[in-house]
Amino acid sequence: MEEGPPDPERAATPTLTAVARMAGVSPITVSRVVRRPDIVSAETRQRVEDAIRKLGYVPNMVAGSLASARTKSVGVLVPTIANSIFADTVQGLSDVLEPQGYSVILAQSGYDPLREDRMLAALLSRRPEAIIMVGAPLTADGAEMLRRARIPVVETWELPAAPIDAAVGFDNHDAGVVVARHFASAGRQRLAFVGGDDRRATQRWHGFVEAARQVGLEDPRRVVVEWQSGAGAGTAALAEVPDADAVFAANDAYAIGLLSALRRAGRLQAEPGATPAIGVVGLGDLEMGRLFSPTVSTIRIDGAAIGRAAAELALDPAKPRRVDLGFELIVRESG
Amino acid sequence: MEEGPPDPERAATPTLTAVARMAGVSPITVSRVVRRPDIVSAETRQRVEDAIRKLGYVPNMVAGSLASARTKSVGVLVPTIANSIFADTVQGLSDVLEPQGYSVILAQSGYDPLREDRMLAALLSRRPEAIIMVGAPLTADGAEMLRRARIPVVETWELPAAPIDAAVGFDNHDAGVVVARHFASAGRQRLAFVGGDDRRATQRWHGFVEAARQVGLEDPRRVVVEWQSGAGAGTAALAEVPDADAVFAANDAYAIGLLSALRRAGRLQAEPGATPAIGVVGLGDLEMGRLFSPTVSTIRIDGAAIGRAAAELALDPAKPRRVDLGFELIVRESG
DNA sequence: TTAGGCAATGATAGCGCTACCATTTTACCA
DNA sequence: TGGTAAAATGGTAGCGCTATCATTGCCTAA
Repeated sequence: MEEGPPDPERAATPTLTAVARMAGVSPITVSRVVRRPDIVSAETRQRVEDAIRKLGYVPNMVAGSLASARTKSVGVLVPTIANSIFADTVQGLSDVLEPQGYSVILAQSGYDPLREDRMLAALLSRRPEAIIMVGAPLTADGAEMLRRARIPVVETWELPAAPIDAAVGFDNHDAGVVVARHFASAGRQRLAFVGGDDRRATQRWHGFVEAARQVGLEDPRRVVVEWQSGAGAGTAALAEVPDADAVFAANDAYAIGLLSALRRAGRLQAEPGATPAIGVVGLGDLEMGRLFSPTVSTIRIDGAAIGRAAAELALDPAKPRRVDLGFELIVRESG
Repeated sequence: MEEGPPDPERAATPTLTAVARMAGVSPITVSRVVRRPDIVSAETRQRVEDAIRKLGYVPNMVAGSLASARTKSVGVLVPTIANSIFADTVQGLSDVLEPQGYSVILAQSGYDPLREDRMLAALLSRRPEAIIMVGAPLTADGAEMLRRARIPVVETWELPAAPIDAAVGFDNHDAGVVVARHFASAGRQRLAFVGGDDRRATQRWHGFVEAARQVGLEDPRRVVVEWQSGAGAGTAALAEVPDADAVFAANDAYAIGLLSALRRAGRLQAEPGATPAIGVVGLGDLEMGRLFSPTVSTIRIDGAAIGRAAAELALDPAKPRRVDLGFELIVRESG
């Protein structure tokens, strides 16, 4: 038995025109059934919907976007999504965007300025209706690309003095100040800072140093760790600050790694409730931090709320362009 | 002084044609400079690149995709990205896709079949060149949509008997078997299982029960927890299995939550090295698990490797369609 | 009756690019 | 020197949709 030629109506991905033909209406009517069903008569709508189902028609949004100049997509750029607090932010913004029919185009920069620019260009070439990114662009070129795109741009996790368009976050410098003062008021003498060397970590570091000086403490020591390293970096950092009595870790993973190393080295008090020999404060308020022993003191940041707020600013240019979501020092057992 | 009309060449987003005009070449030549610079003479290329830079031209990939029927994008569907092992998988696949010029369109299903179908339809309407998802589709409709799309589809984190196209993962049933046998060989008597009720968790549960029966143990108890709940669920689960002497937690976060609750309840041995009163094994091998005290025994899964392999199968239909990346039982202090 | 209004549908003309085939120019060799 | 191939460039058509402006019929009001 010979195979007949494949029925083109079934083999190829069906188009809106194919649906129109089958339903006996014009293409534009099919388009209306998909996008504005309320303006089509019930009878026609039914016929079209049957045809759509029979053909398994899936609208081609690429064509639709070109014709309407609306892509219903938002570009999202984060340094990294794995093992990170930024995952919460992506979750939060997705939760706002998806119900409104927007898709998220995700890109990662790995804290690399060149890669960031490449990713920004790649995102913009897809004509998203807005860009949400962690931090401000790392290069002037990147900033210029964003300005030229003439779409809402939301920078998050920091509050630049002159954002391209909008910003949602908190004052990283202040976070450093608050932790240093906390350590000082607890009578700590020799402070240290463990974190990456990206801009946000550096802002925290500056606040930390300045506040330490202001209260008359000697300058803290700074340990720079690779962003790819997780909690292990906290562990390794211990060797670099042998005589510190208080450490601000730029995220909770580092804090936990550090505390774990301290425990193994026998440098944590055994009795709960006692002041630990070395105070450690993290940032991010990971759930793990509450379960760890000692429970981890931290600067609490609501990453999901940052994401949700960013999505709202991205979709509505009338919203305030600068939202400070703040942070909170949560003192637990670790100091 | 009167404002002149805005120069249209500068105000609107420049098109390829505008670049061509400025460089004195045909539009197609500009297109070549962008996509295949090697086939354009050095001189012409220079002129065109200058024009591109001067105008700040960013190619419109929406139009390009429509014309070429290639979107250079991949749809990625995960249950959730926050606080989860799937973030590693997304990272892994991005690491393979981005250098090849592919964008990731990310969607989350929240383990909800209807939402999954909606997200699948939304993804497919953007005509991605492949779909990578965690697990097999939850509904027959979803599976049918994917089949009709005639693009590579990679299911991950499980190995369905009949994948739509390809699958990368491990045998979840087997993982349950291995943990149950491990508990049995350690002399445990009353087993329990803590996890979600999604398909992968249920497969682990089935393997766990079957292996327990096979070695003559009484049927394990199953505690179902909400997927949104993090480690806290592990803590809460303790109350539900008061008499168990071994617990398989479907992920490391639950395991850590459980261990934390056990410690607070004073039900963990004080002396390190001793066999704990209750054995706990997690899944995922979170870095935290190695830092926790006791260190957490776990079924080690390489989420990033799953992502990388999935991306490779998605881009190359010639690659084997079924990749078992396996898992490894790592026995640490927790049992 | 007749104008006016609205609901429902359609025809036409692109959106900004690339596939596909010319066409022109240059290079090279017998 | 002509002939052929390869390199460089261009013209035309169309991807699958939607914006915009008709057009058609029918209902209502004075």
